[in-house]
Amino acid sequence: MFADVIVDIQHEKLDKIFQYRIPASMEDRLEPGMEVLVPFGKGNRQIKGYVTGISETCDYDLSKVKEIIEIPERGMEIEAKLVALAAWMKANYGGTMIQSLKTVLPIKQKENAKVKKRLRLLLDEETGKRQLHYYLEKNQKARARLMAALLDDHLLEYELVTKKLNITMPVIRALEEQGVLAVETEQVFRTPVKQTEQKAQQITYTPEQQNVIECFRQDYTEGLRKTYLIHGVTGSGKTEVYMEMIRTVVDQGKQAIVLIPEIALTYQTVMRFYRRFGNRVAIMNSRLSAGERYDQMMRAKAGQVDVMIGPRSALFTPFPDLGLIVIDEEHEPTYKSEQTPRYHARETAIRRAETEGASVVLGSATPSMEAMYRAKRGEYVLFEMKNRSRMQQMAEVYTVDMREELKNGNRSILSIKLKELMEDRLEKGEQIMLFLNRRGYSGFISCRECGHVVKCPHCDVSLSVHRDGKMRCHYCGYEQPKITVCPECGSRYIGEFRAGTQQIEDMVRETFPQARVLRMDMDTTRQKDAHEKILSAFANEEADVLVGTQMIVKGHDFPNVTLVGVLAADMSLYTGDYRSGERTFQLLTQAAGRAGRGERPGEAVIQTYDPSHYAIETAAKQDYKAFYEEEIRYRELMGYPPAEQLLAVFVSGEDEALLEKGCHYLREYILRVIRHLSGAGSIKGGSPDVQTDRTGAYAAGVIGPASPGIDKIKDVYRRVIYVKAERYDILVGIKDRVEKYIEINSGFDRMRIQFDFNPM
DNA sequence: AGCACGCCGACT
DNA sequence: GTCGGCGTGCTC
Repeated sequence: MFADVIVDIQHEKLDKIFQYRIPASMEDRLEPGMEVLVPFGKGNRQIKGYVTGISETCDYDLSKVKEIIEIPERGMEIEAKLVALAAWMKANYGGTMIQSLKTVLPIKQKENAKVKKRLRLLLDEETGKRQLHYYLEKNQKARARLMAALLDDHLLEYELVTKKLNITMPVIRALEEQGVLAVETEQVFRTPVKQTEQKAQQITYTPEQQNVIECFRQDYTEGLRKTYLIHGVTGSGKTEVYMEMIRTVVDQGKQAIVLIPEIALTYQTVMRFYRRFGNRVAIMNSRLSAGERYDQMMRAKAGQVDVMIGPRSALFTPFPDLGLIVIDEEHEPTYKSEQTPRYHARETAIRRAETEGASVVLGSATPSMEAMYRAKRGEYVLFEMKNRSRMQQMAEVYTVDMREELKNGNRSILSIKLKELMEDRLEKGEQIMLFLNRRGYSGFISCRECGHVVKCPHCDVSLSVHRDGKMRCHYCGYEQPKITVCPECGSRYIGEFRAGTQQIEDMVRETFPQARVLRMDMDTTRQKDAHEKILSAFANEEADVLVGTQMIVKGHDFPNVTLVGVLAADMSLYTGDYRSGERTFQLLTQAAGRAGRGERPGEAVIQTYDPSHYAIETAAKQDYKAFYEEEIRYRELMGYPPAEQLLAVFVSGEDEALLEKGCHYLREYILRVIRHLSGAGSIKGGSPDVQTDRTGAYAAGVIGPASPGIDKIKDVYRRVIYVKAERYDILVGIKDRVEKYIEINSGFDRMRIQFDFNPM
């Protein structure tokens, strides 16, 4: 028997699997995920490794295969669990075991090593120069090079020395032995946690909150571990409920992980947790360096903290005795990883909780279709919180049909109704948020004569016009000066589609000269902390109007905001993917929820060209149930998730013709696999792409190859093939086969193939 | 990352 | 010829 082992070193060249012979004495004990001690390299030095698989055969030169030394007894508990989770992720989401392990294990990053390792000169200037001459005399070039650099600067970064000066390890070691320099490894164990007083505060809960807390507590103390879904309207006090649940778990000596979308991980939220749990809380965010993140993980492992708060990646905190995973704003697409393995934090959290005996709590004002579907089928326990905790009323929502506005001669971006209400608020000194349901684009340029649209030469997207007179590509950063003549037909009639946040800002300033306007979008938040600065300026009432894209509707409470305007509600409806209705509903509901969080009641205006679309209609009524019923019917009818399962196979490569050919072969192969899975391969019904089994039950279908929306990014062409099936495991089976197929056929070497289950 | 191997100039 | 520095390539 042989074991596949990944060696515990963080180096590119070792990023592969090594096979070892399993001694007979270990055969019945060894399992994937276990940590092992193995001999490695010429000197057979002993190093740590993780078993990723066990097989009967060995595809490496048998005479070179070594034996596993031993299975270390202690200190592997948590890592073993995480490695097992990685194995599950690899199996369910595709990619390599190494990619999965990297996302799961807290590995010291290169960045970390860079900060840590330094070279210090131990000699004084005089002897240093003598030493340099000595090296030059003896023609020891590398040593002289290093010596000269050290004389220049007595303290050098290790990375700089090896990369720029081209000095290798043996040279450094030789000088170290000669007493010329010292290698310093700096141990920085920083905790970016500010000490705060833990206050025992009396909180009175609403009956709804009380009910959820009690049900959870009862289950938990009885030893029941479940997945709960809290559907609570904005302002219903979900965070207090989470904290009470965490308390229950922590009081039993267990730990909790709280996942929050990065964008909602604001100072306000974090402080609430600190006030409640003091310095037993650790925070992860993208602003921490790799080293700091690693330290946070180590603190968690060492038992110094009970609660870890952070984005998706915090899910892999190595807590020794995990009791609870909370996923706030469960519907957010950031919970789906963009890199392989393209795991979903919700599914992965549930898997981790299952194996470690923990509970999972999902919370959202607009639960994802997936979560609600499962809850309705009894897989999750569903809680509803319909009232705002401080008895504020829900905002009043008006829908404005922009076609009517146009008919009545109003050609402005702002409707009459919105203008009136804005005027009123500005008079009263209350705040307004204007939300453009469209990503950071500021209009593209097209020719009025021939319709030519100026596109990026490297990507299949139109260039956007910016105020500085340049045209920029949002995908690769390419820029060129604004054109005045159509490059196709030479016409001077060049039109600019103005519908960006910038234009709205200008427009508001024009209409209401007295108003102080702030804008928040991709352009204004490019710098670090710009995001926080704009929001806190608005919170301090330094502005009357905040104009922005999706990012303004998340997180932050602004008590003085009593009016929210959604300017192009249907923009996100026609993006062509099956989730567009869901996304639109979520955005509109969240936007409306921003109004009236303080004492005064709020109002919201939704401007749309399609007021009768169910996503807009139900959002205006703030009726989640109605939306869900309508949407699930559509998904069932079309066979989209969550009713059925979908696998996207992304294929990309620089050679378009080769890509086309590769896609064709892949499609044919997938169809063959499905035919095989379906049994004899009887094709019934109209479409030859849909395979049925002997009983006539439908197994799986193939769509494509199709365009993934953008056909080219940075000169790399892209295609996508969709596979639909009733059951998830069928798709996993197909993925496994395709992975093998592309590995065997070298024709796919020049293409990149990625799997994405139930893509977002 | 660490280790050995082999190339190449320097020196007995 | 041999010695030692230094880059390169491999590690199951």
